[in-house]
Amino acid sequence: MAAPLSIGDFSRATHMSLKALRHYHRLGLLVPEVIDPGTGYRRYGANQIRDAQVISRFRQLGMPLAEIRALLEAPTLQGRQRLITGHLDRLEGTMHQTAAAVASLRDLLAGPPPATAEVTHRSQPETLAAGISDVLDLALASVWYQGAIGELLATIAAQGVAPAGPPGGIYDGDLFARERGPATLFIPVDREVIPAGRVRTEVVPAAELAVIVHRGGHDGIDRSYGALAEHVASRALAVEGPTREYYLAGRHNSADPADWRTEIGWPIFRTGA
Amino acid sequence: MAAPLSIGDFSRATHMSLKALRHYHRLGLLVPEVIDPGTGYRRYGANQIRDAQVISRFRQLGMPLAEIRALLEAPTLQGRQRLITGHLDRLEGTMHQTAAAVASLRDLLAGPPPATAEVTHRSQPETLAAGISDVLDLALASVWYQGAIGELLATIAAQGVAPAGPPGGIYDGDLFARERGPATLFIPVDREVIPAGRVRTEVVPAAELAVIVHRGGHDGIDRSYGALAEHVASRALAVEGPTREYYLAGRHNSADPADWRTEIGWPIFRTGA
DNA sequence: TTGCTCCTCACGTCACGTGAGGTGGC
DNA sequence: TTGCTCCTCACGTCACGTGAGGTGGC
Repeated sequence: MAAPLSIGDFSRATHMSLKALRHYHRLGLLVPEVIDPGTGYRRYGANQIRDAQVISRFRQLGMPLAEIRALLEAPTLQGRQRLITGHLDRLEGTMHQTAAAVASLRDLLAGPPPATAEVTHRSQPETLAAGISDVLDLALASVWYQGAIGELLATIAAQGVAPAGPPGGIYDGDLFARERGPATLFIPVDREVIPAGRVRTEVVPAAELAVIVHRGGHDGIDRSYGALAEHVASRALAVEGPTREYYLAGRHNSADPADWRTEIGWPIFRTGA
Repeated sequence: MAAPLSIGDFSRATHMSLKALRHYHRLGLLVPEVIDPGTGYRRYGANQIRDAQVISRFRQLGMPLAEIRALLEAPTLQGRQRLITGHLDRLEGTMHQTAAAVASLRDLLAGPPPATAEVTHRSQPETLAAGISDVLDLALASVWYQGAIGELLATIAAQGVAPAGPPGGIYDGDLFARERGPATLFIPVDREVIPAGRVRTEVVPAAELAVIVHRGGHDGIDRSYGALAEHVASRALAVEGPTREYYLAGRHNSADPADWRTEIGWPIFRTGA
């Protein structure tokens, strides 16, 4: 049985555009069964309709073509299942993110900004801590945080070391400016920890900070960053240095983001007073 | 009060990347309060943080920059509200679409394809009908269908004309090949209708059709198209002509897509038998 | 023979990211 | 003075869409 479908017929059969079909051919993703050597006319086999449908579905779900190719070429059912569930998980993530952005948008449009009055200044002394340091992508910061806080808590508990204060994070400017940069998550401790896994003893340097308390989940945290930056900028207090966060209450205390409280610290120049 | 924030500080305050900030400046979407004429250094005002946050939020929600600009420039609260709710509605649409694609994907991966045995051949006689014809974008087909079927039913009812059969649609190949093309939705009637709104009397031409019945909503209808095309192609029956659909049961009968039944007709060459 | 289908470039779109190469500011 | 910040091109990315200009097939 010859390959009987012209590109037009194949388009009607699969509801894919001609441009898309030629594009997939160029990429080698969906190669026509026969290509007329004289005219270049494409002929698709009826059995290629299934592949086309798989491609359509995953494109509708935003899967990149490179990944779809890997999916079609995966030799085992397990491999395919892994790629698919991986993508569906990420999809779930973006849907959560969208829902969070909608909620956060509602806040931004409805409510007044966090009052500048809430900003305080304080001298943060040098602190001994158990910490994990990494260079990470901003988009993965939340995932990284969850893994790191878990490892930190488990590691110091295993060494019989009690936390001497709430956990904190140190975030380099590059993390925001270039969406990738150094970050440290730490838990203050009374004595040095034995290096284990990613955990090391760190000395968190002293700092003069302008501090605001952010209440709720971290989806809207940039509003508090904005309010804090506005406070610092309008008083011309800014100095160089990474921003900090102290997790007074977080996922490790409560499952409900409404209960969370995060201190954000912005490095400032402090006059004697 | 001068504009005190360097682009780096503004990035830290808003969690936007330098590249994005420069891009928004180039587009005139977020113009720094002061630009040093000598060095080109950008200086942002603390009061620009709010605008930046609005831009962030809507970008997270996939709103195009052109629309965000319109939003920021909209003079009235009403105008802004309209743009926002418009976008949120579209967002809801894409989330439904994603959910549908996930469900449809599950079907495609789990179940066998619609049995080819279900395909029948029939001669469709010429039919008098009330119809609406348009050139439309494939992406808007579902919306167009709902509006057109409503107008058709209301118009013939107003003229005291009863439907003489289930509604149908005629879909040009361009609608799939180029994602835009002519389409006609019609309801068979016993006598001519008086032109009103978009409704005209149409004569639906006779056709020889290969027919498959698609059960369920229209998100997975391309699978039935594929099965039908495969049947036709493997028997070398195809002839030119638009495809058709007959809505034996649809949204006008039941709110539950599981109840819907759609006949898909593919034009074929029919031997005497 | 006449449309119609199909072909291949080449370029555009969208929202930035990625360097290269250079300069101002503390 | 030395990094660091910031600057401007120019080009890349992703998944196609948009013509232009031309040719094969019924």
